[in-house]
Amino acid sequence: MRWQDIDQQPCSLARTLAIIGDNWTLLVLRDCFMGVRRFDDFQQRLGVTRHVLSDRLRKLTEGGVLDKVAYQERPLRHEYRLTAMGKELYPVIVHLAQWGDKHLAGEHGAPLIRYHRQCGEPLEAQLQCSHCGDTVKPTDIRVEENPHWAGQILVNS
Amino acid sequence: MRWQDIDQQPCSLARTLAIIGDNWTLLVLRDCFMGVRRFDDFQQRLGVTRHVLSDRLRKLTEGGVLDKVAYQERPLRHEYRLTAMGKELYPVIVHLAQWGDKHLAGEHGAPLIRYHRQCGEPLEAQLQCSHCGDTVKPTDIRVEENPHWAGQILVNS
DNA sequence: AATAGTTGGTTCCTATTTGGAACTTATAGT
DNA sequence: ACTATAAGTTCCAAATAGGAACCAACTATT
Repeated sequence: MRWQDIDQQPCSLARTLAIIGDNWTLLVLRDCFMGVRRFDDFQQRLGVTRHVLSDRLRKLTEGGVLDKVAYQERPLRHEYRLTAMGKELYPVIVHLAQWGDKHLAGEHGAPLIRYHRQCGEPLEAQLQCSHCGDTVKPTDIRVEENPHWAGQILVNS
Repeated sequence: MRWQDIDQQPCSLARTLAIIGDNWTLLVLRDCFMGVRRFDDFQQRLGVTRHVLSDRLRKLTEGGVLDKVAYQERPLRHEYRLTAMGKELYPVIVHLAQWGDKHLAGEHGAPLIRYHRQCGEPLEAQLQCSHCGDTVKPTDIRVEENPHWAGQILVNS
């Protein structure tokens, strides 16, 4: 199977990764969340080649994560902004960065520190169930298959 | 800059993605969290070619996310298990899948439904600050630069 | 008026990686 | 002796990435 066909799978994770799972794409999103909007700014900050960046921005735009909007006419210039849907990916970025802070930081510590404004402390994010408000551990989650794909997804062990 | 050099950047997200940001790797982890442990099982479920899978499993093992342990001698056979460090990536998987459930599900709905055992409801995960216990929205987070890399990371806008 | 700079790409070529299939190694079962 | 199993490795072509130059449509400077 080719990577570009993974969005055909009955798996929400696979479909999500078809949009944002390419190399460089999550780093593009990191910069989006830091306020970067222009092609050349992405290119210089990331060091990615221009045609790869062009391709990733196009995929993100087609996927509804970014919006390409003109910020001037004559000459026509566009910039890329996170859509509401794109902003919902923030928890993914936070958890990925937090994992890196914890396990991969060098001698100088984490390059960026995120603080929770309300309590002022460095943010340690964890999962919370929005229904009951409790903290959720991996073992607190029970996975059930949608009957429509019965037997195709879960491992029977 | 080549993709394989991104772990040199002073960015926890970039360093994390150097281990798990490759195409296919997050899908390998998805299967790990579903209990898959053996080479051929990963290969058949993912449809990835064998040498790419071999490479990704090696990177994950070298990165400390998976542990390669012998489950039999004669012939020697290994399986791949999540380490404690690897299990901490679960929130990333949950948020990615939840985003796909919400925005990319087809007519039959989400393929897998995750329930919160404690309250019995379908899990809607959100960020929680482990210090104060409050729910965290993106705008509740203030980012500060580690003085060691002053001016190199944040956008001044 | 001519030249240089800015922005957001595209084009070209080479080098690396991927997809697909076959092959290997070590052993167990029939 | 033959077949199957498990976990890879090897081979080749096809696709993708890295690097650099180029382009279009302006604006600013000399």
